Order: sequence, then structure tokens, then C-alpha cells
Amino acid sequence: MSELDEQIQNRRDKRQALAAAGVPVYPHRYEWDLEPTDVKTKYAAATAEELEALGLRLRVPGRVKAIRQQGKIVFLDLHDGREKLQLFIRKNQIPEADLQILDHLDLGDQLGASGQLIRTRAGELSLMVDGLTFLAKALRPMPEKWHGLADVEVRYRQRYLDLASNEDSRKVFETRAAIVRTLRTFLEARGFLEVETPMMHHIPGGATARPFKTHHNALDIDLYLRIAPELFLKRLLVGGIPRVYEINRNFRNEGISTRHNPEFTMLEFYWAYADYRQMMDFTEELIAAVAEAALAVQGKAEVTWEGRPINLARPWARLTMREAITRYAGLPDERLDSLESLQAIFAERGLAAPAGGTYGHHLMALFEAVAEEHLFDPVFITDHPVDVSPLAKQRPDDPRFVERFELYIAGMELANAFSELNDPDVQAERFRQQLTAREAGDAEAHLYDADYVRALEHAMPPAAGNGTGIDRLTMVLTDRQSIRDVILFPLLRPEAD
RNA sequence: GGGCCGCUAGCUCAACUGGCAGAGCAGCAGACUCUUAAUCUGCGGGUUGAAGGUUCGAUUCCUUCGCGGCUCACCA
Repeated sequence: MSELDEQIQNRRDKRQALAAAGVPVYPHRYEWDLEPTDVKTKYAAATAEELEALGLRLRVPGRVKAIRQQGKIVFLDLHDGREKLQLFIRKNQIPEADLQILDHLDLGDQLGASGQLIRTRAGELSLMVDGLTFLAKALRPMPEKWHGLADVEVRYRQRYLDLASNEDSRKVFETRAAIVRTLRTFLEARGFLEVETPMMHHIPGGATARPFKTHHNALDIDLYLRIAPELFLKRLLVGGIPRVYEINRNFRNEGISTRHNPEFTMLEFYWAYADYRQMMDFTEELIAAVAEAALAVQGKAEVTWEGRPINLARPWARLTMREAITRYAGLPDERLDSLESLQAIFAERGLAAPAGGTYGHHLMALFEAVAEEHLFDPVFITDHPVDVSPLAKQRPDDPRFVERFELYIAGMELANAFSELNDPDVQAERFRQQLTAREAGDAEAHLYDADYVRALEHAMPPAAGNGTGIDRLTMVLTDRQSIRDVILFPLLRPEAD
């Protein structure tokens, strides 16, 4: 028998022994008063004398994280995922039936304990136990108590073990929850209405990406998991919801990396009567509020990336895409003015020509190649080329460019926003151009969405829209360099066997 | 998909240039009435990711495969 099988058998035997002694091994409920974390926070300051005078009797549930036996007394740590509460058990002061439980307990078991709250001589807040309730058996051994679980593969595949043994991991997901909560609070306070739009699309749109394909049997039609909610949310602007947002999953059938998971969470919001400049101000405020909440949860004073502080002081820098290239590549602005000139730069630098091959594709690719990695503190990169921005409104003074920005922090694109194109005829023309690009081999060019154009024909108010990646925002605010560390169950290949 | 790296006991990790696979924690048995990584005594636990190959001998070298990490490509 292998060592693991032996441990499992031991634990099964103990469970059997308890059942034979008449102990319900999987009871249906447990009446409890406080969890360990709440006990710790409420009575952190109480002295031994105060607790004695109080004579507080509590029932506390949790997972057994440590057992320290010392002759006829047993110390036991009960954990609720955040904090532990120590149980102090005198074996001769609990009922015979509960002694059975104690004698058949293993690390990892779920247990309820009743008793009086005291402080030990060593000063540890503890429950002086007078009764135990068995709640569930851990048939498998927990990861080691001191080093926790280090194997990244197991941490991702068996996240329950990661959460149960690594406090840091729990903290990341608490922070993520605070980030989403703060986004909602901020937007709700400003009159934005939360909506849910379809995840299954006939025409995948609103972003440049390859979709997942699926099939509906009863209708016998192919459907696509959405790559963005954008076109539906803007239909809602037409419908008379001038401030609207959605926080939900997008799906993109592309490579996996430290910054990409096939399903990821996006906030998209649309703000009628505003343009992209107002949206920049709004975004600064929004992200600053979220950062503050994230720091509070983590008990940190500043946002850091790989230990290096990120300066979130406002106002944040704003650079046009051409200015960013000029600054970081040392290229004069005049050389960024034509496709021919850009192609010459690509040739000089040995850069591969981008898919699509237009002026805009080249400018965007050049920006990503030379500037992106330098953008550590928050910066808005603005004024993208029109041919890579088919849903954005052109600049009145230079229609080759659009009123758009991307927010970069720690070298990562966190948000993408623009003044929304609302002229149906221009939009129709942009869609046609995308189709042409598609026919020329650009697999990610947008599809023509006739109903969306029809919606614009009913008049969409001028508006600014913003899409912010929640996973990446969480990465930045928790100093995690892999997106898998901020997604509870990241996509992995299935396990062998 | 390409390149590089990793996979040893339940967990965390050792094992020199190819020469008897180890430690701590966890487990099992015992001692101990204020411990908190408790301590002390003793014991058990391995298809070294899988399959082949080279060799007197492979955790170690080679090949293929699996899974993971980083990175490039793609992208948000």
C-alpha cells in the first residue's frame, strides 16, 4: 500500500470508528455563534480578567489546522480560511462521547467547538472547550502547514488546497471582490444601470479577436461566445439608457499567457453626452477609487509592481500614440506620417510587417514594439489610427485618427475607450472596410452587424465608452505577474488519466 | 505552435562527475496538564511524471510522450 493510500485508509478507519460510536459523521447543520475571524476581531483587546468576568460561552466552527497534544490537554487550531482560533481542551473535562471525536480527529477535519472564551497563560485567545461536534472528515492529508502549497500546477488545479493553505491566495481573491464591489458602487453612485447582455452571439463583434464557436441543437444554428458586449450595450444607449454598464465574462479563442486567459472578466460602461476626454478624467477617478479599496483590503500603503512603487498621483500622463513612439523610439514625428515611411522603419529595425498591413496596423505595431514596455506609471495613450478602430469616432481635425485612449499601467493595457461612432452611414462604411480586410485574410477583422447599423439609424446619443479588464486590474493592484493568480480556476489542459 | 526550464514520499525540499534514493513536516505507536512550526522516544512510507534506449549499474546520459512554468508569436 502506498503511503498516501495508507493515510487515506487511516482516516477512513477513524471515520468508521466514529460512525460505529454513533457520531453523525456528516451532520446536516451546526448552530454556531461566531467564526474564528470574528472572535479574534471582537475580542482582540480583551484581557484574561475581562474574559473571565464576561464568562462568554460560544460555539465556533472551522477546519482543524493544527493539533498540539500535551498529555491530558490538547491545543487545537480551528481555522475559517482567514484566522484561527485556538481550542484548549482538558480531556477529563469533556463528555466521553466527545473524547471519541477528539481521539479520531485528523488535520483538515471540519469541527465545531463550544466553550468559554478565555486567554491562556501565554496570552492566546482560546476557547476552553466543553463540547465538540464533528462536522466532516478530511480523508486526504492537507499540504504541509509551514511551507504551504508551492506547486503552481496544484495551486491552479486544486484551488481549494491553495486557498486552504496559503493566506496570500485568499487575500488576492478578497481584493478582487473589493475591486468589483468598488466599481459597482462608483458607477451606481453616478447613475449607471447594470445590465446583462447575451454571451451567445450570432455575429461576434465589438472587438478584434477570434471567437469560440458552439451550436444550438433545437434551432440548428451556430453561435459564438461573445468576444465583447460592446454592440449590445450601445444598442441600450439607443434604447434610452444613457448610462449603462456590464461586468461579465468575454471569451477569446487565442493564445494563453501570463496576461491572457481564454475567458476573462471585463467591465464595459457607456456614458451618453460625454467624449473621450471626459472619459479620461472619469477613468482616473474610477481607478483611483478602486486602488484605494484594494490597498485597504490588503493593508498596504502603496501599489507596487514586482516590488517597485507605481505612482498613481493624478493627473496621469497623456500621450498620443505618435508622441509615445517619438519619445521611446527617438523617431521624428514626420517619419510616422505615411505607410511608406513606416514600412521603411520596419525594414530598418527588422520588424515583421503586421497582419492587416495598413498605415494604422503599422503604427499600432510600432507603438507596441517600442513603447509599451516603458509605460510603468499610469498613462493614457490616445488618438489611435482610424483603420484599427472601426467603432470609434474620428478626430474632427484629422480624420486619419480617432478619439480613443488606452490606459497603460505596469506595461499592461488595462482599459480601452473612445468617443463612440454614432453616424450609421460612417459605421456601415467602416464595417464594409473590415469585410474587405477579412476577405484579404485578416481573420480578426470585424463582421458586418446590420442590426447594429439599424440601431444607430434610430439615433444613438454622442457617448464615450470604456472597457476595462478586471483580471489585469486585479493583477496590478495585487502585484501578481500572472493572470492565473487572480482567476480562481484558470484554464489548464485536463489532467492525465 | 516555437525555444528554454521543471516534474524525487501526502506536502516542502536534498541526493557532487552515472555507484546502496534521504531530511523536515504529515502518518503510525508511546511519553508529557499552558502549547502555538510544541518537545522527546521508536516505526512505517518511493513505478524518482510515463514509455523506450545506452550502460556492469540510470533520479543522473539519450529519444519519444504527458503535464506545468517562463518566453516568443497571437492578443486584451
